[in-house]
Amino acid sequence: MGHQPANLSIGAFAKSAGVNVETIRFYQRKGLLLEPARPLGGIRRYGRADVSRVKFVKSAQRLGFSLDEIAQLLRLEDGTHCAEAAQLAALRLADVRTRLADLLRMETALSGLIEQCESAHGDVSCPLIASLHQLDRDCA
Amino acid sequence: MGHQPANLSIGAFAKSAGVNVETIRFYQRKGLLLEPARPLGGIRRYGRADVSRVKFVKSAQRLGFSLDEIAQLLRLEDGTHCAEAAQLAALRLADVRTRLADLLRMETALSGLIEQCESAHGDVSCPLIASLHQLDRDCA
DNA sequence: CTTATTCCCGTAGTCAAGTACGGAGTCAAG
DNA sequence: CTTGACTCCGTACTTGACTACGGGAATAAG
Ligand SMILES: [Zn+2]
Ligand SMILES: [Zn+2]
Ligand SMILES: [Zn+2]
Ligand SMILES: [Zn+2]
Repeated sequence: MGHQPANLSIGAFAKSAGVNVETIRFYQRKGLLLEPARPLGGIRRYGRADVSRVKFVKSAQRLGFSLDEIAQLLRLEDGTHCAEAAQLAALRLADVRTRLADLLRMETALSGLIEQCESAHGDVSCPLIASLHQLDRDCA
Repeated sequence: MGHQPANLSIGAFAKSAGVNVETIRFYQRKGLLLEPARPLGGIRRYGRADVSRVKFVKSAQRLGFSLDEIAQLLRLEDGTHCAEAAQLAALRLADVRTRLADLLRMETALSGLIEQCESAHGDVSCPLIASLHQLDRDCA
């Protein structure tokens, strides 16, 4: 640790973080990444820590955190505000569980629909379409 | 069936379909709903069938279909194109299953994180945050 | 007949998370 | 010293599913 502190151009930085340059600049605007001072009209340099930070953002994003939530998380990064971080994570977890339940219902409905279409196909119109219509309570 | 064929104003229509007027007009532009001819500079009237159609859209949306896919579904509504409809539904199902798997992984990760934060808390910084950092393979 | 709602219609704005573009400025190689 | 690649910066565009606005017409209520 501690090698090559800040020698990457934004292009190299983006590449090694696995995002594209515009994304870096976008994150800077959003306050997720602070832009290093640049040496009098020169070119900014980035280091290992910046790469980690972007990867952190991407990991959290994969867990369903929004960029705004991730910004909050990053503000808590010293580790001393662990209660707040845990609360954020708990909110995320609740949301994930809700969506999980929704998707499970969709799964059931869709596979049921497809099965109906495959089997019960003696009559005129496709039971899949018909059943989609039934899904809304009170199609007359 | 067959009562009150086309006597709703767009406002009443929207209300009884549970969406707002702008949404109706938006669906018309998108081709999901066709707008009834209006009696020479007068006001368009809507009926039961239109309400059903909007509810169909909303149901399909709840199953994860996009408006474009729903438009396709509606074009197949005669029931004679059941193979295409089934294919559409199968695609949707595959997608739902993928997202289900993703969410399950998130669930696991998040609940693990929260648990770590609650238990292993002797050391300096919050293990939740630390673990988020570990999630990206190759944080130095 | 006069308001007060609606309706009609087109255009434009919203949100998230970027992506794209265009003109300068800068840097390393040849 | 010039060429070409890269950087900087601001602005504008993208996608999906709406939502909002504004002005004029038409119908409903009193
Ligand atoms: Zn079928
Ligand atoms: Zn229906
Ligand atoms: Zn903690
Ligand atoms: Zn990290």
